[in-house]
Amino acid sequence: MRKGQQTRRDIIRKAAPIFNQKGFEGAALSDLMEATGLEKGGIYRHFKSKEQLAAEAFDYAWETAVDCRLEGTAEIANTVDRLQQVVRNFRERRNGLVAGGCPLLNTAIDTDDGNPRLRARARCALDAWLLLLRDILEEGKARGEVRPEADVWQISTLIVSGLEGSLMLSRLQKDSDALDVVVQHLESYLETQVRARKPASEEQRA
Amino acid sequence: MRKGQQTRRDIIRKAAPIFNQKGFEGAALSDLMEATGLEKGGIYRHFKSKEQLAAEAFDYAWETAVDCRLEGTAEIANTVDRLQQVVRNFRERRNGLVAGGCPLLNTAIDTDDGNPRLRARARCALDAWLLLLRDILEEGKARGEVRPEADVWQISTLIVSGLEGSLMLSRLQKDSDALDVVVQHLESYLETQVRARKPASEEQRA
DNA sequence: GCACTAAGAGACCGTTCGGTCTCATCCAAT
DNA sequence: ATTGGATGAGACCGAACGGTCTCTTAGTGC
Repeated sequence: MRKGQQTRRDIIRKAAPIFNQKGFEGAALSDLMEATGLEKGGIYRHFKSKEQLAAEAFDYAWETAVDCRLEGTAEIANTVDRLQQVVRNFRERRNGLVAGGCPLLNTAIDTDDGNPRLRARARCALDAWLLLLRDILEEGKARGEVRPEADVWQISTLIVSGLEGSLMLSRLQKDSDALDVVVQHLESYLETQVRARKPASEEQRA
Repeated sequence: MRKGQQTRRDIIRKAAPIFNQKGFEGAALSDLMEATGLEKGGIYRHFKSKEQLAAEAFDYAWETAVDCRLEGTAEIANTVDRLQQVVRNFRERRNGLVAGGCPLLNTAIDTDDGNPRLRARARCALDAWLLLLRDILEEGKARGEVRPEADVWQISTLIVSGLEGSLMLSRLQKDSDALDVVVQHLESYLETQVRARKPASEEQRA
Protein backbone atom coordinates (compact mmCIF):
# COMPACT_ATOMS: atom_id res chain seq x y z
CA MET A 1 0.00 0.00 0.00
CA ARG A 2 2.81 2.41 0.81
CA LYS A 3 4.37 2.52 -2.63
CA GLY A 4 1.01 3.35 -4.19
CA GLN A 5 0.44 6.30 -1.89
CA GLN A 6 3.82 7.71 -2.80
CA THR A 7 3.10 7.32 -6.52
CA ARG A 8 -0.26 9.00 -6.06
CA ARG A 9 1.36 11.98 -4.42
CA ASP A 10 3.98 12.15 -7.15
CA ILE A 11 1.32 12.17 -9.84
CA ILE A 12 -0.44 15.11 -8.18
CA ARG A 13 2.81 16.98 -7.78
CA LYS A 14 3.79 16.46 -11.40
CA ALA A 15 0.30 17.03 -12.80
CA ALA A 16 -0.34 20.31 -10.97
CA PRO A 17 1.84 22.51 -13.18
CA ILE A 18 0.41 20.92 -16.32
CA PHE A 19 -3.16 21.69 -15.32
CA ASN A 20 -2.16 25.13 -14.03
CA GLN A 21 -0.48 26.02 -17.29
CA LYS A 22 -2.76 24.38 -19.84
CA GLY A 23 -6.12 24.33 -18.11
CA PHE A 24 -8.33 21.31 -17.68
CA GLU A 25 -9.21 20.70 -21.32
CA GLY A 26 -5.80 21.75 -22.54
CA ALA A 27 -3.93 19.30 -20.34
CA ALA A 28 -3.90 16.07 -22.32
CA LEU A 29 -3.42 12.69 -20.74
CA SER A 30 -0.35 12.33 -22.89
CA ASP A 31 1.08 15.42 -21.20
CA LEU A 32 0.40 13.93 -17.79
CA MET A 33 1.96 10.63 -18.87
CA GLU A 34 5.08 12.41 -20.02
CA ALA A 35 5.32 14.49 -16.85
CA THR A 36 4.82 11.57 -14.51
CA GLY A 37 6.73 9.00 -16.52
CA LEU A 38 3.79 6.63 -16.16
CA GLU A 39 1.57 4.96 -18.72
CA LYS A 40 -2.15 5.57 -18.82
CA GLY A 41 -2.92 2.55 -16.68
CA GLY A 42 -0.56 3.70 -13.98
CA ILE A 43 -2.36 7.00 -13.67
CA TYR A 44 -5.89 5.61 -13.81
CA ARG A 45 -5.03 3.11 -11.11
CA HIS A 46 -4.95 6.05 -8.66
CA PHE A 47 -7.60 8.41 -10.03
CA LYS A 48 -10.95 7.50 -11.38
CA SER A 49 -10.95 10.29 -13.96
CA LYS A 50 -8.98 13.19 -15.33
CA GLU A 51 -11.32 15.49 -13.46
CA GLN A 52 -10.58 13.94 -10.10
CA LEU A 53 -6.87 14.29 -10.71
CA ALA A 54 -7.34 17.89 -11.81
CA ALA A 55 -9.29 18.65 -8.64
CA GLU A 56 -6.62 17.21 -6.39
CA ALA A 57 -3.92 18.92 -8.40
CA PHE A 58 -5.71 22.23 -7.94
CA ASP A 59 -5.94 21.68 -4.19
CA TYR A 60 -2.23 20.97 -4.10
CA ALA A 61 -1.38 24.01 -6.20
CA TRP A 62 -3.57 26.25 -4.13
CA GLU A 63 -2.20 24.95 -0.84
CA THR A 64 1.27 25.70 -2.15
CA ALA A 65 0.17 29.21 -3.11
CA VAL A 66 -1.33 29.97 0.29
CA ASP A 67 1.72 28.63 2.10
CA CYS A 68 3.91 30.74 -0.12
CA ARG A 69 1.95 33.91 0.49
CA LEU A 70 1.72 33.46 4.23
CA GLU A 71 5.38 32.56 4.57
CA GLY A 72 6.96 34.46 7.42
CA THR A 73 3.78 36.30 8.35
CA ALA A 74 2.53 34.25 11.29
CA GLU A 75 5.22 35.67 13.52
CA ILE A 76 4.38 39.30 12.76
CA ALA A 77 2.53 40.57 15.81
CA ASN A 78 0.87 43.67 14.39
CA THR A 79 -1.98 42.71 12.10
CA VAL A 80 -1.53 45.58 9.66
CA ASP A 81 2.17 44.83 9.35
CA ARG A 82 1.22 41.22 8.78
CA LEU A 83 -1.20 42.11 5.99
CA GLN A 84 1.40 44.28 4.35
CA GLN A 85 3.79 41.35 4.40
CA VAL A 86 1.17 39.10 2.81
CA VAL A 87 0.77 41.66 0.06
CA ARG A 88 4.53 41.92 -0.42
CA ASN A 89 4.82 38.13 -0.55
CA PHE A 90 2.60 38.20 -3.60
CA ARG A 91 5.31 39.97 -5.45
CA GLU A 92 8.41 38.59 -3.85
CA ARG A 93 7.71 34.90 -3.43
CA ARG A 94 6.04 34.22 -6.74
CA ASN A 95 8.55 31.54 -7.63
CA GLY A 96 7.35 29.43 -4.72
CA LEU A 97 4.17 28.74 -6.67
CA VAL A 98 3.44 25.76 -8.88
CA ALA A 99 4.44 26.74 -12.42
CA GLY A 100 1.82 28.63 -14.42
CA GLY A 101 0.85 31.46 -12.12
CA CYS A 102 -1.91 31.79 -9.56
CA PRO A 103 -4.02 28.61 -9.54
CA LEU A 104 -7.06 30.52 -8.36
CA LEU A 105 -6.94 32.99 -11.22
CA ASN A 106 -6.23 30.28 -13.78
CA THR A 107 -8.89 27.88 -12.59
CA ALA A 108 -11.51 30.57 -12.11
CA ILE A 109 -11.20 31.66 -15.73
CA ASP A 110 -10.65 28.17 -17.08
CA THR A 111 -13.76 26.70 -15.48
CA ASP A 112 -15.93 29.75 -15.91
CA ASP A 113 -18.12 28.01 -18.44
CA GLY A 114 -18.17 24.30 -17.78
CA ASN A 115 -16.68 21.93 -15.24
CA PRO A 116 -18.74 22.98 -12.24
CA ARG A 117 -16.93 20.65 -9.84
CA LEU A 118 -13.55 22.18 -10.49
CA ARG A 119 -15.13 25.59 -10.39
CA ALA A 120 -16.65 24.89 -6.98
CA ARG A 121 -13.18 24.06 -5.79
CA ALA A 122 -11.89 27.43 -6.99
CA ARG A 123 -14.84 29.15 -5.40
CA CYS A 124 -14.04 27.49 -2.08
CA ALA A 125 -10.42 28.57 -2.33
CA LEU A 126 -11.43 32.16 -2.97
CA ASP A 127 -13.86 32.23 -0.08
CA ALA A 128 -11.28 30.77 2.27
CA TRP A 129 -8.68 33.25 1.09
CA LEU A 130 -10.99 36.22 1.62
CA LEU A 131 -11.99 34.88 5.01
CA LEU A 132 -8.39 34.54 6.04
CA LEU A 133 -7.70 38.20 5.27
CA ARG A 134 -10.95 39.22 6.94
CA ASP A 135 -10.01 37.33 10.08
CA ILE A 136 -6.69 39.11 10.28
CA LEU A 137 -8.49 42.43 9.95
CA GLU A 138 -11.03 41.49 12.60
CA GLU A 139 -8.22 40.49 14.91
CA GLY A 140 -6.63 43.86 14.20
CA LYS A 141 -9.83 45.64 15.07
CA ALA A 142 -10.18 43.76 18.34
CA ARG A 143 -6.63 44.77 19.18
CA GLY A 144 -7.08 48.39 18.18
CA GLU A 145 -4.57 48.16 15.35
CA VAL A 146 -7.21 48.56 12.66
CA ARG A 147 -9.64 51.46 12.58
CA PRO A 148 -12.97 50.50 14.08
CA GLU A 149 -14.87 51.98 11.14
CA ALA A 150 -12.94 49.95 8.55
CA ASP A 151 -15.05 47.59 6.45
CA VAL A 152 -13.07 44.37 6.68
CA TRP A 153 -15.03 42.67 3.92
CA GLN A 154 -14.42 45.54 1.57
CA ILE A 155 -10.73 45.74 2.34
CA SER A 156 -10.10 42.06 1.79
CA THR A 157 -11.97 42.23 -1.52
CA LEU A 158 -9.86 45.19 -2.59
CA ILE A 159 -6.66 43.38 -1.75
CA VAL A 160 -7.52 40.18 -3.59
CA SER A 161 -8.97 41.96 -6.62
CA GLY A 162 -5.99 44.24 -7.00
CA LEU A 163 -3.44 41.49 -6.60
CA GLU A 164 -5.12 39.00 -8.91
CA GLY A 165 -5.75 41.64 -11.53
CA SER A 166 -2.19 42.83 -11.48
CA LEU A 167 -1.02 39.23 -11.73
CA MET A 168 -2.92 38.98 -14.99
CA LEU A 169 -1.33 42.16 -16.31
CA SER A 170 2.14 41.15 -15.20
CA ARG A 171 1.86 37.76 -16.81
CA LEU A 172 0.61 39.19 -20.06
CA GLN A 173 3.28 41.86 -20.13
CA LYS A 174 5.94 39.47 -18.92
CA ASP A 175 7.26 41.91 -16.35
CA SER A 176 6.40 42.69 -12.77
CA ASP A 177 5.56 46.36 -13.25
CA ALA A 178 1.82 46.06 -12.70
CA LEU A 179 2.36 43.87 -9.67
CA ASP A 180 4.84 46.37 -8.25
CA VAL A 181 2.43 49.25 -8.71
CA VAL A 182 -0.50 47.50 -7.09
CA VAL A 183 1.51 46.09 -4.20
CA GLN A 184 2.85 49.53 -3.44
CA HIS A 185 -0.60 51.04 -3.66
CA LEU A 186 -2.09 48.43 -1.35
CA GLU A 187 0.71 48.90 1.14
CA SER A 188 0.10 52.60 1.38
CA TYR A 189 -3.66 52.09 1.39
CA LEU A 190 -3.31 49.80 4.39
CA GLU A 191 -1.04 52.34 6.02
CA THR A 192 -3.17 55.42 5.51
CA GLN A 193 -6.74 54.10 5.40
CA VAL A 194 -6.73 50.98 7.51
CA ARG A 195 -4.12 51.26 10.25
CA ALA A 196 -5.58 52.83 13.38
CA ARG A 197 -4.62 56.43 13.86
CA LYS A 198 -2.31 57.03 16.74
CA PRO A 199 -3.76 58.98 19.64
CA ALA A 200 -3.67 62.72 18.87
CA SER A 201 -0.80 63.33 21.27
CA GLU A 202 1.41 60.78 19.50
CA GLU A 203 0.28 61.91 16.10
CA GLN A 204 1.57 65.41 16.65
CA ARG A 205 4.98 64.16 17.59
CA ALA A 206 5.21 61.92 14.50
CA MET B 1 -18.59 38.69 -53.28
CA ARG B 2 -21.04 40.57 -51.09
CA LYS B 3 -22.82 37.59 -49.63
CA GLY B 4 -19.53 36.08 -48.57
CA GLN B 5 -18.46 39.16 -46.65
CA GLN B 6 -21.72 39.14 -44.75
CA THR B 7 -21.32 35.47 -43.88
CA ARG B 8 -17.78 36.10 -42.75
CA ARG B 9 -18.95 38.81 -40.39
CA ASP B 10 -21.71 36.57 -39.09
CA ILE B 11 -19.29 33.78 -38.37
CA ILE B 12 -17.10 36.12 -36.34
CA ARG B 13 -20.09 37.48 -34.47
CA LYS B 14 -21.38 34.02 -33.62
CA ALA B 15 -17.96 32.54 -32.89
CA ALA B 16 -16.83 35.29 -30.51
CA PRO B 17 -18.93 34.20 -27.51
CA ILE B 18 -17.91 30.57 -28.05
CA PHE B 19 -14.20 31.38 -27.92
CA ASN B 20 -14.74 33.84 -25.08
CA GLN B 21 -16.55 31.26 -22.99
CA LYS B 22 -14.65 28.10 -23.82
CA GLY B 23 -11.21 29.34 -24.72
CA PHE B 24 -9.31 28.51 -27.88
CA GLU B 25 -8.77 24.80 -27.26
CA GLY B 26 -12.13 24.37 -25.60
CA ALA B 27 -14.08 25.80 -28.52
CA ALA B 28 -14.59 22.86 -30.86
CA LEU B 29 -15.32 23.25 -34.52
CA SER B 30 -18.56 21.44 -33.88
CA ASP B 31 -19.52 24.23 -31.47
CA LEU B 32 -18.77 26.83 -34.09
CA MET B 33 -20.74 24.88 -36.68
CA GLU B 34 -23.73 24.74 -34.39
CA ALA B 35 -23.52 28.42 -33.49
CA THR B 36 -23.16 29.58 -37.07
CA GLY B 37 -25.48 27.02 -38.64
CA LEU B 38 -22.78 26.28 -41.20
CA GLU B 39 -20.96 23.09 -42.07
CA LYS B 40 -17.23 22.80 -41.78
CA GLY B 41 -16.66 23.71 -45.40
CA GLY B 42 -18.66 26.88 -45.01
CA ILE B 43 -16.48 28.08 -42.19
CA TYR B 44 -13.15 27.11 -43.73
CA ARG B 45 -14.10 28.90 -46.91
CA HIS B 46 -13.65 32.17 -45.00
CA PHE B 47 -10.88 31.41 -42.52
CA LYS B 48 -7.76 29.47 -43.19
CA SER B 49 -7.64 28.01 -39.68
CA LYS B 50 -9.38 27.91 -36.34
CA GLU B 51 -6.66 30.17 -35.00
CA GLN B 52 -7.31 32.88 -37.56
CA LEU B 53 -11.00 32.81 -36.74
CA ALA B 54 -10.22 32.95 -33.02
CA ALA B 55 -7.98 35.95 -33.57
CA GLU B 56 -10.63 37.87 -35.48
CA ALA B 57 -13.26 36.85 -32.97
CA PHE B 58 -11.09 38.20 -30.19
CA ASP B 59 -10.64 41.51 -32.00
CA TYR B 60 -14.39 41.74 -32.42
CA ALA B 61 -15.06 40.89 -28.77
CA TRP B 62 -12.49 43.36 -27.58
CA GLU B 63 -13.75 46.13 -29.80
CA THR B 64 -17.22 45.52 -28.39
CA ALA B 65 -15.84 45.68 -24.85
CA VAL B 66 -14.02 48.96 -25.44
CA ASP B 67 -17.06 50.53 -27.08
CA CYS B 68 -19.18 49.40 -24.17
CA ARG B 69 -16.84 50.82 -21.58
CA LEU B 70 -16.40 54.13 -23.31
CA GLU B 71 -20.10 54.55 -23.99
CA GLY B 72 -21.25 58.00 -23.06
CA THR B 73 -17.83 59.17 -21.92
CA ALA B 74 -16.61 61.09 -24.94
CA GLU B 75 -18.98 63.94 -24.18
CA ILE B 76 -17.81 64.36 -20.58
CA ALA B 77 -15.61 67.43 -20.59
CA ASN B 78 -13.76 67.00 -17.33
CA THR B 79 -11.19 64.22 -17.65
CA VAL B 80 -11.51 62.96 -14.08
CA ASP B 81 -15.28 62.80 -14.39
CA ARG B 82 -14.75 60.95 -17.64
CA LEU B 83 -12.47 58.40 -16.05
CA GLN B 84 -14.93 57.88 -13.25
CA GLN B 85 -17.59 57.17 -15.83
CA VAL B 86 -15.35 54.66 -17.58
CA VAL B 87 -14.90 52.91 -14.26
CA ARG B 88 -18.62 52.93 -13.59
CA ASN B 89 -19.32 51.57 -17.06
CA PHE B 90 -17.34 48.50 -16.10
CA ARG B 91 -19.98 47.66 -13.59
CA GLU B 92 -23.10 49.01 -15.20
CA ARG B 93 -22.73 48.07 -18.85
CA ARG B 94 -21.40 44.59 -18.46
CA ASN B 95 -24.23 43.09 -20.48
CA GLY B 96 -23.05 44.99 -23.55
CA LEU B 97 -20.09 42.60 -23.77
CA VAL B 98 -19.86 39.47 -25.85
CA ALA B 99 -21.00 36.59 -23.63
CA GLY B 100 -18.36 35.08 -21.38
CA GLY B 101 -16.92 38.09 -19.58
CA CYS B 102 -13.97 40.31 -20.38
CA PRO B 103 -12.21 39.02 -23.52
CA LEU B 104 -8.91 40.45 -22.37
CA LEU B 105 -8.97 38.62 -19.05
CA ASN B 106 -10.15 35.38 -20.66
CA THR B 107 -7.69 35.43 -23.50
CA ALA B 108 -4.77 36.49 -21.35
CA ILE B 109 -5.24 33.51 -19.06
CA ASP B 110 -6.23 31.12 -21.83
CA THR B 111 -3.18 31.79 -23.97
CA ASP B 112 -0.74 32.18 -21.13
CA ASP B 113 1.05 29.01 -22.06
CA GLY B 114 0.78 28.37 -25.77
CA ASN B 115 -0.79 30.11 -28.75
CA PRO B 116 1.57 33.05 -28.94
CA ARG B 117 -0.26 34.70 -31.83
CA LEU B 118 -3.51 34.97 -29.92
CA ARG B 119 -1.57 36.04 -26.88
CA ALA B 120 0.11 38.82 -28.81
CA ARG B 121 -3.34 40.04 -29.74
CA ALA B 122 -4.34 40.20 -26.09
CA ARG B 123 -1.12 41.94 -25.25
CA CYS B 124 -1.85 44.57 -27.88
CA ALA B 125 -5.34 45.08 -26.52
CA LEU B 126 -4.01 45.59 -23.01
CA ASP B 127 -1.38 48.06 -24.14
CA ALA B 128 -3.92 50.05 -26.12
CA TRP B 129 -6.33 50.04 -23.20
CA LEU B 130 -3.68 51.29 -20.77
CA LEU B 131 -2.58 53.90 -23.26
CA LEU B 132 -6.12 55.14 -23.68
CA LEU B 133 -6.45 55.72 -19.94
CA ARG B 134 -3.04 57.28 -19.81
CA ASP B 135 -3.92 59.70 -22.59
CA ILE B 136 -7.02 60.82 -20.72
CA LEU B 137 -4.90 61.44 -17.64
CA GLU B 138 -2.31 63.35 -19.63
CA GLU B 139 -5.02 65.47 -21.15
CA GLY B 140 -6.28 66.08 -17.63
CA LYS B 141 -2.87 67.16 -16.50
CA ALA B 142 -2.50 69.56 -19.39
CA ARG B 143 -5.84 71.05 -18.48
CA GLY B 144 -5.08 71.30 -14.78
CA GLU B 145 -7.80 68.82 -13.85
CA VAL B 146 -5.34 66.16 -12.75
CA ARG B 147 -2.65 66.81 -10.19
CA PRO B 148 0.65 67.53 -11.85
CA GLU B 149 2.49 65.10 -9.56
CA ALA B 150 0.18 62.20 -10.45
CA ASP B 151 1.86 59.22 -12.08
CA VAL B 152 -0.40 58.56 -15.05
CA TRP B 153 1.16 55.19 -15.84
CA GLN B 154 0.69 54.03 -12.28
CA ILE B 155 -2.90 55.20 -12.10
CA SER B 156 -3.95 53.50 -15.30
CA THR B 157 -2.31 50.29 -14.12
CA LEU B 158 -4.18 50.52 -10.83
CA ILE B 159 -7.49 51.00 -12.59
CA VAL B 160 -7.10 48.12 -15.00
CA SER B 161 -5.69 45.73 -12.39
CA GLY B 162 -8.44 46.47 -9.92
CA LEU B 163 -11.22 46.18 -12.44
CA GLU B 164 -9.98 43.01 -14.08
CA GLY B 165 -9.27 41.37 -10.75
CA SER B 166 -12.69 42.21 -9.40
CA LEU B 167 -14.25 40.88 -12.59
CA MET B 168 -12.62 37.54 -11.86
CA LEU B 169 -13.96 37.55 -8.30
CA SER B 170 -17.43 38.62 -9.36
CA ARG B 171 -17.63 35.92 -12.02
CA LEU B 172 -16.46 33.23 -9.62
CA GLN B 173 -18.85 34.36 -6.90
CA LYS B 174 -21.67 34.96 -9.35
CA ASP B 175 -22.52 38.33 -7.88
CA SER B 176 -21.31 41.85 -8.45
CA ASP B 177 -20.13 42.55 -4.90
CA ALA B 178 -16.42 42.57 -5.66
CA LEU B 179 -16.96 44.72 -8.71
CA ASP B 180 -19.05 47.16 -6.68
CA VAL B 181 -16.39 47.45 -4.01
CA VAL B 182 -13.55 48.05 -6.43
CA VAL B 183 -15.48 50.49 -8.59
CA GLN B 184 -16.39 52.52 -5.54
CA HIS B 185 -12.82 52.44 -4.30
CA LEU B 186 -11.45 53.57 -7.65
CA GLU B 187 -14.01 56.36 -7.88
CA SER B 188 -13.00 57.77 -4.53
CA TYR B 189 -9.33 57.19 -5.30
CA LEU B 190 -9.68 59.27 -8.45
CA GLU B 191 -11.55 61.89 -6.47
CA THR B 192 -9.15 62.22 -3.56
CA GLN B 193 -5.77 61.30 -5.03
CA VAL B 194 -5.95 62.23 -8.68
CA ARG B 195 -8.29 65.16 -9.16
CA ALA B 196 -6.46 68.45 -8.89
CA ARG B 197 -6.99 70.17 -5.58
CA LYS B 198 -9.01 73.33 -5.80
CA PRO B 199 -7.21 76.53 -4.96
CA ALA B 200 -7.05 76.99 -1.17
CA SER B 201 -9.66 79.73 -1.20
CA GLU B 202 -12.23 77.49 -2.93
CA GLU B 203 -11.28 74.49 -0.82
CA GLN B 204 -12.19 76.27 2.40
CA ARG B 205 -15.62 77.14 1.11
CA ALA B 206 -16.34 73.51 0.06
C1' DG C 1 -31.68 34.44 -68.79
C1' DC C 2 -27.20 32.98 -69.26
C1' DA C 3 -22.75 32.04 -67.91
C1' DC C 4 -19.41 32.06 -64.53
C1' DT C 5 -17.71 32.31 -60.26
C1' DA C 6 -18.34 32.60 -55.41
C1' DA C 7 -20.17 29.99 -51.60
C1' DG C 8 -21.30 26.14 -48.88
C1' DA C 9 -22.32 21.05 -47.99
C1' DG C 10 -20.62 17.09 -46.25
C1' DA C 11 -17.87 12.88 -46.98
C1' DC C 12 -13.43 11.88 -45.79
C1' DC C 13 -8.69 11.97 -43.63
C1' DG C 14 -5.26 10.91 -40.03
C1' DT C 15 -4.58 12.06 -35.28
C1' DT C 16 -5.51 12.46 -30.64
C1' DC C 17 -8.71 12.50 -27.11
C1' DG C 18 -10.30 10.31 -22.33
C1' DG C 19 -11.09 5.99 -20.68
C1' DT C 20 -11.10 0.59 -20.08
C1' DC C 21 -9.30 -3.87 -19.49
C1' DT C 22 -6.16 -7.55 -19.23
C1' DC C 23 -2.13 -9.25 -17.96
C1' DA C 24 2.62 -9.20 -16.19
C1' DT C 25 5.31 -7.95 -12.28
C1' DC C 26 6.70 -6.35 -7.99
C1' DC C 27 6.50 -6.05 -3.15
C1' DA C 28 5.41 -7.47 1.37
C1' DA C 29 3.53 -10.31 4.84
C1' DT C 30 3.80 -14.93 6.20
C1' DA D 1 10.71 -19.04 -0.29
C1' DT D 2 5.93 -18.68 -1.29
C1' DT D 3 1.88 -16.55 -2.15
C1' DG D 4 -1.59 -13.03 -2.82
C1' DG D 5 -2.78 -8.55 -3.36
C1' DA D 6 -1.10 -4.12 -4.86
C1' DT D 7 0.77 -1.87 -8.84
C1' DG D 8 1.60 -0.41 -13.44
C1' DA D 9 2.20 -1.39 -18.67
C1' DG D 10 0.18 -0.86 -22.81
C1' DA D 11 -3.00 -2.68 -26.35
C1' DC D 12 -7.40 -1.37 -27.38
C1' DC D 13 -11.85 1.31 -27.83
C1' DG D 14 -15.24 4.63 -29.84
C1' DA D 15 -15.67 9.41 -30.19
C1' DA D 16 -14.24 13.79 -31.32
C1' DC D 17 -10.64 16.62 -32.88
C1' DG D 18 -8.89 20.13 -36.75
C1' DG D 19 -8.48 20.20 -41.43
C1' DT D 20 -9.02 19.00 -46.73
C1' DC D 21 -11.30 18.27 -50.94
C1' DT D 22 -14.76 17.64 -54.26
C1' DC D 23 -19.00 18.57 -55.98
C1' DT D 24 -23.39 20.86 -55.99
C1' DT D 25 -25.84 25.01 -55.55
C1' DA D 26 -26.70 29.89 -55.24
C1' DG D 27 -25.86 34.44 -56.30
C1' DT D 28 -24.22 38.07 -59.41
C1' DG D 29 -22.68 40.75 -63.55
C1' DC D 30 -23.70 40.90 -68.10
